[in-house]
Amino acid sequence: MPELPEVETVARTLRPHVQGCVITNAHVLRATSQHPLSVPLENLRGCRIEEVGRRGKLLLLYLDASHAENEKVRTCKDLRLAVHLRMTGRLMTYAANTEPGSHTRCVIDLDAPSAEGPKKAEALCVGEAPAAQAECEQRCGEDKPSCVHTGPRRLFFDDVRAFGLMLAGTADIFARWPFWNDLGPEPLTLTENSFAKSIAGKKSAIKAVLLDQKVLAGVGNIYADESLFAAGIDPRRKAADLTQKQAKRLLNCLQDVLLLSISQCGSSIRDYRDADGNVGAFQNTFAVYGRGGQPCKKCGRPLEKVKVAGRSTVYCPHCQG
DNA sequence: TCCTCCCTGTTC
DNA sequence: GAACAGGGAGGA
Repeated sequence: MPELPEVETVARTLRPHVQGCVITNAHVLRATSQHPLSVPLENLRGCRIEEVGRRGKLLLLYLDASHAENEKVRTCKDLRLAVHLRMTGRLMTYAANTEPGSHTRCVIDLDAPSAEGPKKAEALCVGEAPAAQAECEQRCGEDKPSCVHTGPRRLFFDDVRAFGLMLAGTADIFARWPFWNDLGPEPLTLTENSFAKSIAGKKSAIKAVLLDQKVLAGVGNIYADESLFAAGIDPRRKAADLTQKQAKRLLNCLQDVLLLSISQCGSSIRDYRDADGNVGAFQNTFAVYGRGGQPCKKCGRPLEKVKVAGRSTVYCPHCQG
């Protein structure tokens, strides 16, 4: 369940594989995985991936459209492709001859960047020659791109539960996307005062407010539970009832938890992998998430599992008073 | 503001 | 074979 730290990790690990690459082909294998507002991904042929970024839980590929094959697309400024991984989405590059899997929702074929490529030996993995591929596979493990490859590659958007979404468009198109338009501030750069202001007067449970992407962009179930535990706040408590001091502590705890998770490449519960196919390590640090019934790491009493805002929520009734 | 639905693999 | 996981849309 990729949240801010996981998407940040995917962006960081995907960047060396796709930055500077030209999209030679794109096809959507499941129509509902492409947002209705999107420029058809097929029309991105010829676009160059300039940069990989993130906004909230959205992964962003910034595109240079000046050499796009499609005439309309060629005139686009600020063209970008947003990917929401939702529950089970994954973005990884593979050798150019790799066939899509049963859960592949979109395939984007990439040509190598024209500038000086990565190390020569690693280029073998692209593998026209089986012997050369075997040699590289031995070095890299299996043909997961644990090294950076030259030559053509395929970027797969795999998504088992098919909740994920891709949207390509200009700034104008993004402005018509309510989810994008209403995205709240990034929690890592938000100030204590702005946070306190944005939750003041909210009648819902503080956990529901943390999950609201209009309030904070990028927080999901894991980091809401973990930050509330770290701050010693009951997740069911009305947001408006938090004191100024508690609101500040909560934001500080949230920022600490997010930064710590990013430093450990995020959390892997089931499906999440970064763009190199690696799992994160932060799940080993969870204080409460997924630990209902187990002893609290602070006081030793059993953690309770309840539903808040329709989401399973674990907290310590003793430490989160 | 709250509830239901979407979707599919895993667990009970 | 039902329950569960959960982000966000849409309706009550």
